[in-house]
Formats: sequence, C-alpha cells, structure tokens
Amino acid sequence: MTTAVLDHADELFAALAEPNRRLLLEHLGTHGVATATALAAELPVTRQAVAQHLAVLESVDLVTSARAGRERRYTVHVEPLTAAASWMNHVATQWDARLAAIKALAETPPTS
Amino acid sequence: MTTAVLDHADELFAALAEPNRRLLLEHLGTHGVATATALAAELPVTRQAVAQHLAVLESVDLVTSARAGRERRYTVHVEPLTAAASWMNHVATQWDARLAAIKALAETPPTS
DNA sequence: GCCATGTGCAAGTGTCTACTTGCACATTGT
DNA sequence: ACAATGTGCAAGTAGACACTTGCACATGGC
Repeated sequence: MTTAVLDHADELFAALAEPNRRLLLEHLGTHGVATATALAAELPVTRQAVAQHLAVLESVDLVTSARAGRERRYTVHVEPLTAAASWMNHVATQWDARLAAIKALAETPPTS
Repeated sequence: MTTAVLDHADELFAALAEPNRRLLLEHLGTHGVATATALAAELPVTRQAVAQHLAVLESVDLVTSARAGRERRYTVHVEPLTAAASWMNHVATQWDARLAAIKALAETPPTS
C-alpha cells in the first residue's frame, strides 16, 4: 500500500519552491546527467550555490549522485514527484467529496 | 482549458511547505468552513499567526474567504492542488521517458 | 612531479519568514 | 449605551535560507 509517501512533505515542497532548484531538475530531467560545475554554467549563480541546491534536492531524493573519477554526477529521481502528485490528487478528491456533502447538508431544510 | 496552472509555482509550493498551513488546509478540507479564530484553537499558535497563514493560502488561491457579519469564513479551493498534481505527473512522465531513452543510448555498444 | 580541473568545507552577509504582542475598529446581544 | 466577541493593522524578534568568498583536498593529463 505504498507506505508513507509524504513524511518529508515539508522538505519536499520547500525544495520545489525554489526556482533555481526547479531549473536544475528540469535540466537534469531533459539531459539525464550532469555535474555541479556544468550545471552552474547554466544558472546565474556560483558553483557553490548550485552544489548546495543539489544537496537539498538529494536530501529529499529528487536527485541522486555518484562520484566518477574527479567529478560527481547527478541524476533526477522522479518517484518523489509522482508520489506527491498522487497524494495531492487523493486529498483533493477527498476534500471535494466532503465539501459537496457539506454543501448538500447546508441546503437541506433545517429540521431541528 | 484551465489556464496557466503553475505561473505561481514558487508561492504555491512555498505555501504547501509550511506544516501549519497544511494543517489548516486539512481542517478546512474536512470541515468545510471555519473562521480564523476557530482554526487558531486547533493550532499551537496565535490567531494572528493563523490569519497570516490563511492570507498566504488565499494569495495562492488555495482558500477563499468571505465576510459574514463580524466573522470571516474560509473555505478550501482544491483546484490549485489538482492542477499542480497533474503538472507534476506530466513532467515526471516526460523525464522518465527521456531518461529511459538516454539510458538506452548509454547501453548501445560504442560504434565510434 | 606538476599543473589544471573538479570537488568539499567553512564562515559571513543580506533577505525572507513565522510568530509574537499591542492596539484600534467592527459587529452582535443585552 | 455597553460589554463581548471577532477582525485588521503595525512593528519587533529569532531563526532559516540563498548566495557569496576563500581555501584545502582529490583526480587526471602532460
């Protein structure tokens, strides 16, 4: 039953809230793999900033990294995204049903 | 055609990143409607903090409010949630396909 | 060995954010 | 009118965050 998808909801959403981090994800998503230095060339910030962003993304499992010689290569990991998406759909559906019920209740003539 | 889903991605994700805000959303999602004062009774923070959180949620259209006499009543609005969810699913799917292609390429024997 | 390239650690700075307290204003019931 | 309840505005504070600079360490090619 796909246990505990969003115990790190705070960190996941916070990670996605940063535009530069979403840019990094997008670049990795379309190019597959890259190093921090290469990615830094695409953004108007230093390599260190990129490295810190990548660390955040890695801490919430949105990317994974591995050393290859003297460089470290990063790759996207889409599972947290799809997991969060399905969770959002789930609660949205539930709330919608609930609100419809409440609205229906509010429209019944007061019997008390 | 449900225009422009994620031009406010920063603010939307940032709004969802706050645990207290998610609690507020959950409460509103299951109870339908409530005032800031009532909601403050459920959280370990002051009414003002709740009011500020609700303002944030309202600024990204996750809740709507209306005055009724001397109180202001808040309700959830699930569309941004479902919109964000479908967007996340979309990009995740695209990236997955792209990464599969790249992986396939990487596994082809080097012809050069 | 030596130099270039890529990485990692640490500390510093400015800005944003969550939360608080204090008070003034609006509405309802007696 | 008066008190109670609910709201709104404003300023202050502590902590988090994005980003920087500076330097030490590791790896690869000459």
